[in-house]
Amino acid sequence: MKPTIYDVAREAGVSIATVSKVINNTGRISEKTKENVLNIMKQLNYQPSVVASALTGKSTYTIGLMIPDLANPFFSGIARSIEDRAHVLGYNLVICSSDYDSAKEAKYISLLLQKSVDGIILASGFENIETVKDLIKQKVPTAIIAREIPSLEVDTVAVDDFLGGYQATSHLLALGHTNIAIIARDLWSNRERMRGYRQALEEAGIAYPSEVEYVSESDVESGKQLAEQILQQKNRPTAIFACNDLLAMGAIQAAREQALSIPRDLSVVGFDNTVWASVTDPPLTTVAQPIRDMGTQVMNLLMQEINGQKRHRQRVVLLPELIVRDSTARYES
Amino acid sequence: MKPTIYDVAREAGVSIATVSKVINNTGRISEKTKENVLNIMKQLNYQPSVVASALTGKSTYTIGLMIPDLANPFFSGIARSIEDRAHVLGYNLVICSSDYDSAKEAKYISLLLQKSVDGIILASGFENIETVKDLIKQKVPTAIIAREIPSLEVDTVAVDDFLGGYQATSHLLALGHTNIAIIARDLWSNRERMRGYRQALEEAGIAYPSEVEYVSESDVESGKQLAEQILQQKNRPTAIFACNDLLAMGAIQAAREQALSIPRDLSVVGFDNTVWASVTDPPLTTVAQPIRDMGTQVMNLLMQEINGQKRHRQRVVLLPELIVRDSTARYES
DNA sequence: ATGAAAGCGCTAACAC
DNA sequence: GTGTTAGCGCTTTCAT
Repeated sequence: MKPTIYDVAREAGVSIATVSKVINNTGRISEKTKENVLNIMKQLNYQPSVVASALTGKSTYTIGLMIPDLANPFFSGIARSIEDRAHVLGYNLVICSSDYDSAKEAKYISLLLQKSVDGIILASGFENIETVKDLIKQKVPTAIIAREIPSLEVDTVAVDDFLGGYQATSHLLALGHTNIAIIARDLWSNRERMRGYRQALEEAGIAYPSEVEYVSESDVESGKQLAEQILQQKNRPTAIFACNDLLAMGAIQAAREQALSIPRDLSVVGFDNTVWASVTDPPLTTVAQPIRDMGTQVMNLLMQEINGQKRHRQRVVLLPELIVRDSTARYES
Repeated sequence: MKPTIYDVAREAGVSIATVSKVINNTGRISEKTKENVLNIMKQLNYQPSVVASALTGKSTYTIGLMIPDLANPFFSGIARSIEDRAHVLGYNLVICSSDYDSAKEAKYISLLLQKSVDGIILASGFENIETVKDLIKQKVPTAIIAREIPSLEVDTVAVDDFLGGYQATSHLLALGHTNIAIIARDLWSNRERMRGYRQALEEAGIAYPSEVEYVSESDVESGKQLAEQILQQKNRPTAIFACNDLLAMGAIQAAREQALSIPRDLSVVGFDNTVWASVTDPPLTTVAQPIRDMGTQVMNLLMQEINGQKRHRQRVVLLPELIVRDSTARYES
């Protein structure tokens, strides 16, 4: 059996209260007994039970992270950066992949709550806001990353998606493209990116379709399929703005299969700047999100929330940056 | 305050024992009271505390997963597949990235233990076996994935790395290559892959270097650097076997920068068959690991371990499969 | 400086 | 069928 606080108390010839005090470095104990207890603890290889201590009202030192899909490189990057920051603060992460499924989101949240996590970071889509509202109302320390929820009073770290969409489109426009398609999944952040896209087109005096076809998954395959379709239209676009790098890669694949050369026949810009953007051929022009910075900042905000610091909540909006690589080029008519 | 079992007992006009029984569906309670209690629970939005229940000897329903790096697509794939299986079994995952650092490995294990996880899955390098030995000795339910530890009696799911290395090299050999370099980080699994590589070369009667230079990180950049070096040797190899897809991509980048065409001037084969292998240009010939299957199987093994089923432990060895794409071609002298 | 004891929310005998 | 009660391992007053 694992040793308990009683075991070390007995061995050390003191009370459990004393042991508890040396564990937590609270109260006043003589150097002598302290040292003695410490020794016994080592000797017994004693590890205090977080479960028991949590029951007495202390923290569990674990925080829940809800993301759409751990296997998506953007989100695994986010998860990793949060994990790192959490680790230095003494916290562990329990990770839940929601697949943008509201039912899963709700179920996972409920599980996390039963486990008394100290806080929750939301990076999932949450088309259904109710679950989030509930969290806030229950005063569960919560922070949101990579998504803004304008109507909610909650700490948020996100990139300016509107600006990102605007940057990507402006870049294409500046290269002389006028027929620019967009590929996106119907998500909040993408709707923002699309607003930026439209804004840029409008400023350039270019008409844009009032309705666009969305993709049903944010992966390479879906991007490829939609791109295939788009590239077969009579009035084939000369550039595609894909709302994430995966979709962009799908577009590149589709182009390649139709023997279109990138960027000569088709320019493609992505979003996220995952590690992979630099590794495709051609290297992908994309809008960078400062992933590490975002992770660190949400975790910091969540900490303040957990520590119950009296303060105003905030929305941190980081600015995206267009990274120009070789998948975009001047349009030669 | 969150409602406790006492609150629902009071509201329902029964004892906490009764409530506990309906929660766990144990003992005998009349349909009537059961229904009543259930109603009250719903009404109060009561969620039993896993922490408290864990303290009384039950499970925490969380399992620890230690991997080298969540941001590495192979491992995030592994993590996702384990998460999925865990979820259907009612478990959550707390994920720890070790960066192949023994100190971190030990520290994380200790943390997980303090949190009373029900079991631990190890996917980390663990060059230092002691930590793992300790786990086994302490009878912590443990399972290992993507790595074999021949000397330990522990459930394991892994791919036959030796065979994988052999397959990759044989493929190159069959294409007429005789000067084949290898790029790897010095890890157990890679040493196996290298054994396969050497075996294949030996069978073909080709001398191989007794010492190879290892790479210090398993990422694109490191692969690129080593490849640059290799490609500048007087006796430049015509093929490179990289021990994972990231390194392979680095090699491709290095070749590209030296204006070598792939596969015309240089053949490259990777390992893992991460999603990205199909997306590079040219698409990467690589050795596939059945990621989803591996995840499901470790989780199943761990479950048996957790349930204390009396049985023999096992080592599941899955066979890798060479996926031929366009990064390899016949050597034209 | 140290210890006794109450209590955290729940489970599991054991009574009734 | 339902309730009483003794823990689970720890923290925290409050005495001493």
